[in-house]
Amino acid sequence: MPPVAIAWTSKIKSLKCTVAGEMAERGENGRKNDPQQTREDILLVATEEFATHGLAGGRVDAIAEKTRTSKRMIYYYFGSKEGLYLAVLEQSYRKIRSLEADLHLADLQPEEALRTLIATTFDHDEANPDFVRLVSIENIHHAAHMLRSEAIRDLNVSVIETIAGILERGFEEGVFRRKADPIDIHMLISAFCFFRVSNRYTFGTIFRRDLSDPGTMGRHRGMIADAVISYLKN
Amino acid sequence: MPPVAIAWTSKIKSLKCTVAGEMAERGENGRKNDPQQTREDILLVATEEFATHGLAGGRVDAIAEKTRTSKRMIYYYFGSKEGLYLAVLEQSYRKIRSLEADLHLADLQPEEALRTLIATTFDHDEANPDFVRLVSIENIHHAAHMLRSEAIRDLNVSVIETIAGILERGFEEGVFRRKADPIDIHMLISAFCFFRVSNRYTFGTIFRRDLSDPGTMGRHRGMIADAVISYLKN
DNA sequence: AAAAATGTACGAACTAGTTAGTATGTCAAG
DNA sequence: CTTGACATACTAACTAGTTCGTACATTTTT
Repeated sequence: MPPVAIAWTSKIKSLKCTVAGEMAERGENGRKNDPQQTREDILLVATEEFATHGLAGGRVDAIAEKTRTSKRMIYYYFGSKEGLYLAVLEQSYRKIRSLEADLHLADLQPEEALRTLIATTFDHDEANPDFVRLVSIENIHHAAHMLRSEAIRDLNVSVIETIAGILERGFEEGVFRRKADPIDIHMLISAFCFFRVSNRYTFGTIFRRDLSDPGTMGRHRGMIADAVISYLKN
Repeated sequence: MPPVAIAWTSKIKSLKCTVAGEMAERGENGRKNDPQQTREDILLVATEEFATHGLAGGRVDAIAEKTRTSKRMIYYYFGSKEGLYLAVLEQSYRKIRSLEADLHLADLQPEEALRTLIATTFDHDEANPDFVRLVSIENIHHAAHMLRSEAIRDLNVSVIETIAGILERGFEEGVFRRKADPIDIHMLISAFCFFRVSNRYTFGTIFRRDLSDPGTMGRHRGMIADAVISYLKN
């Protein structure tokens, strides 16, 4: 979708120009240096390419073409194909983290807090298939790139703390009868939400079912919440 | 695991020779026609290559080298790289189907039947990481190859029928209070079992947890069963 | 002028697929 | 029970095209 990218690019650019108080649009063949924009542009295109074709299947030339800049810039900023892939991966995880933090679940009753968290996870995976695919791809590579990135490794601890808090409160208040491990609970939730997106195609093909159908989605959203809650209550 | 493959190869070969009543082992550089064995040999090697590196990442030359035959034979038997990949996929699914059938769950009480089915699914995914990886890879490709294979499409219906039967009996007997959709239940089970294997690396890295640890495995095996059962009972 | 950013063109290595020819088994005819 | 024709199984070397990465030139910014 080059038109969208171009539109977005222009928007940012004119915004910047306004702030700078100077006209500096791209003329006929005149060049305008905009390093940060170039980086972001490359990352955006690369995310789609790698999410669609995988690391080995993704083509550097294809990314370069869809970018408003050249292949040279990919190597200038990211060093190598793997470097670019890692940057894509890191950026995707960073986005997630920022979204996940502010839910204020401590204010809610344990059961309601957990239901909210589950719904959020569900919606997140549903809304970010690219992220889900990148994680799948990374698993095929035995998480080799993730291991090399400190940024990604120190992640998601907050979710576990949140769940741990909810479980403790719930147990003390007698709402939950089971003392469960927060990481296990996180996995139970994640597995279902993730699988729905990651395995959409094979599952859909075998069982002739469209998992993105709103009705199915709603039912599943309720189901995983009920399953987790009833597990903890029994 | 080349040693295993070699051992198996020899076993089959000598068996065949005994039946034929003729010695025909490979001499210095003499050739021995053995089409079926050649096919199987290629498939075995290709399964590992594709499961490890993906479709785009898997190298035909690498497969050819690890095979006791040549690259030309891959094209002779499978036509193309994609043809080989499809054959690998089909074979993997075929194996699964044969294993899944004979459990005789109709003889058991609904709850016990479901627990047995869940344990079987869990153990299966745990024991077949290659299969799990191939399915992940196929999903990255939007199940494009699967769609072209009739063999794979007409699959897994038996599991759904089995679950449907268990759910019905359970509901009639009053063990299960909830009327659930069998495909949804299958997904709830599959998602957890599959995710544990497919996302082993990223999950393990982020939460510093070894999912193949026997203790963790046992706990998870019980957890998914408890979660499904308590979901149905409430 | 120095430094940072960018574009063009190209090359070295790799890779899927092919060509051209050889070995082996089989089966009917002598 | 040979012989020879024919189909199947197989090998080695090669090719056409792709793909990552880079050298060099140029422009913009400070």
